[in-house]
Amino acid sequence: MGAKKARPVTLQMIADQLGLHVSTVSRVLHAKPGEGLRAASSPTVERVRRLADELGYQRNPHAMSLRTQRSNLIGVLVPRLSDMVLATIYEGVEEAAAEHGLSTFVTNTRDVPEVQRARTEMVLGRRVDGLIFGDAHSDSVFLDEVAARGVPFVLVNRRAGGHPAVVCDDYLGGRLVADHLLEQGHEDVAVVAGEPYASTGIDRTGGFADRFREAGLPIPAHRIVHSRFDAQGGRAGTERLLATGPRPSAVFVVNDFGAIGTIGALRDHGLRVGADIAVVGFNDTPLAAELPVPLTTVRSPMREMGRRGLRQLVRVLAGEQAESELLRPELIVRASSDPALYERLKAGTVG
Amino acid sequence: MGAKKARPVTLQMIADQLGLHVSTVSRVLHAKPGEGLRAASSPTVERVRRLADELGYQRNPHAMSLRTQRSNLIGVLVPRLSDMVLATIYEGVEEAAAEHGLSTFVTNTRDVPEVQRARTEMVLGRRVDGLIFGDAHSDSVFLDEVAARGVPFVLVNRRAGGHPAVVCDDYLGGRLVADHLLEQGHEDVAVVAGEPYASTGIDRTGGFADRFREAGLPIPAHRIVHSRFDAQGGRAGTERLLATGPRPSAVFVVNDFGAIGTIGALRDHGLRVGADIAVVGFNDTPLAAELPVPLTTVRSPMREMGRRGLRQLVRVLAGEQAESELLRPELIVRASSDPALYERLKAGTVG
DNA sequence: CGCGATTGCCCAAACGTTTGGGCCAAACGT
DNA sequence: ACGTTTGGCCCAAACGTTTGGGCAATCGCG
Repeated sequence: MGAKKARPVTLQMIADQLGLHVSTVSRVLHAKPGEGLRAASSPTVERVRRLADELGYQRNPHAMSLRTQRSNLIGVLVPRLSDMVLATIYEGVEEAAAEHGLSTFVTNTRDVPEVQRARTEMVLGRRVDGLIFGDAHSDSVFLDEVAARGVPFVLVNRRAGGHPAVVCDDYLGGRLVADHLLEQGHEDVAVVAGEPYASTGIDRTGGFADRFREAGLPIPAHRIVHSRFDAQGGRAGTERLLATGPRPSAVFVVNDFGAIGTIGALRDHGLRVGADIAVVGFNDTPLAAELPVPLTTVRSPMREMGRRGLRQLVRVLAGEQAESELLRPELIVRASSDPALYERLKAGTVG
Repeated sequence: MGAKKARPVTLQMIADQLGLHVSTVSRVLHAKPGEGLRAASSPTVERVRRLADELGYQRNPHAMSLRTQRSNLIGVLVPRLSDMVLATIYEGVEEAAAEHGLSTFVTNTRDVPEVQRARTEMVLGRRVDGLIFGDAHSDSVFLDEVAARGVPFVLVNRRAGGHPAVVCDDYLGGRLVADHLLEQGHEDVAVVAGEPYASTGIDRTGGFADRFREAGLPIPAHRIVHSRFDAQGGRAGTERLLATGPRPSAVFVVNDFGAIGTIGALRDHGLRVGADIAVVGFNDTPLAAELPVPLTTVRSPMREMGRRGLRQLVRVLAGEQAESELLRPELIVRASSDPALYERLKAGTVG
């Protein structure tokens, strides 16, 4: 037992068994519709095809890549896959890649510039055909370098330095949140703005702040704090917010996981989310709706972002121009920022 | 501007420039310590090294894999990376892989058998050296087949059919939860047990149920429901639980994300977690501590599981025997199941 | 000084594909 | 009957490495 690893079947084996030349077999099996017409007679084609899948032939990707200088591999860099947002985006990328016959190579950079560089080199070393960055920093020097080297890539999730990017319209998302809070009569609000180098946080905060300014309620600088994009970050940011003077009546946390940290911090301060203070998140991760006090948030098309990012990369690889895309966000109002919903929630069942 | 993609530098180029033979250059750059001693004189070695990194030489992995029949690639299959648990495990795998000079190739199978098969084939088609399955089903027919083909692999997260696996001691984890709830005086408990084919859910539930049985309080079948491992699944399972007769005094949800869904469902039924009903999760994801009512859960060493899984695979690839490992879980008691903590929480700050 | 060992390097084949070109026979046109 | 096309296939070179072997010069040693 324990079948010893049989050597995989090659074109050569098929050719030998059929008394054909390897090149003929190659053309029969892999030539694109238009060009392989005169490769072989149709009975031959049939014989080759039959034997190939009888033997379970699988093209050797290394030989092929070596010969064609194309790997059909694309590299994906993300801050961390344990961030559900990026993981979901990646799922979209992978899905679309599979549809295009491409494989993906994903790696975590932890948003650390040296790691980004190192992982990029390693992925390039693997001879990927192109890259998708989900971890762009708004200071785009690194990306500029990569672009200068002629490496094809597109950005998803975050934009930077005018490079082709598929992102959510974060600025609009921020405005939507502001619209909503203004409607609810909030005048003293705060923002947990995420990492200062991420366009997501920057744009969401920007849209939000602009809208409040337009309403004659500019947000003072100390009401905006930066933080990591996870629960711990949200907690830390919120603690800093609460440490400075009177507490705001609402806080906009630029992503859902951060918002959960915020909720934890507020709880520790004896504040009831939805009653004493409003909280709004971003992304509408599956958790948002399930929290004890459901979280108002902005739905962003994460998986779709990944899909479209890949599609743009495919265009670039085909020599076309990539186009940046701005995907529509949607505000989802829940009890964490809506007194009426909150009352209904507390009254008993909601539905 | 727009540097045209310069052809990557090859051994040949280096050799030519130095008037050496390509094989000499190869040995100088890549021979392992012991064997390359007589490859070249030390001045030559120096010249080669210098020129190589001056030119930024990078070994072409396709040529190398083609020649050596080894790709230094390993395939990782997970149900879904948007499940933070698997994503974290994968981070461990990737980390350890990098330390071993390996690259990883991860793909989502959504726990669908046909997809598992298809993705496995595709990954094998990419000529990976070995596999890590994070999505094993306890009916292990597929894995048996893979093993019979002589493909090296190890399991992480879930075990199945005696194949080498690195998992958390889920059975013990379940017992720990039971210990705790028994201590709190709970006599009528329920379990949201996850997918019926996952050893994680099965073992956690098994340990839990065994302990209650030993305490003379066997858990009736209708108190155990299966569900998906995410928030929606937890919610759905809990709804089914609440639909049948009197409600339990505590519910053990075999993973944290499920527990969040449970919390949502309980909320909709007007039940206060920690006061009206106890809830316990599993995994201690970073969210657990931040919930409005912090969640009691079992900490499992996810990242470490990934690291060790990879290490075992490396052993297998080196021709050694892999050993299954059982990692220690740790119960983390929080307010969701501890009245004393709950009171302190409600009283104000907790620290 | 002669002989075996060592040093420093080169040679060539192989890994499995792809692809431009060529060759022969049959079919076709006039 | 004789050139021309076309169908069906083969040839061979390349892609960039790795690796077992070989060969000449130098060295150590008695």
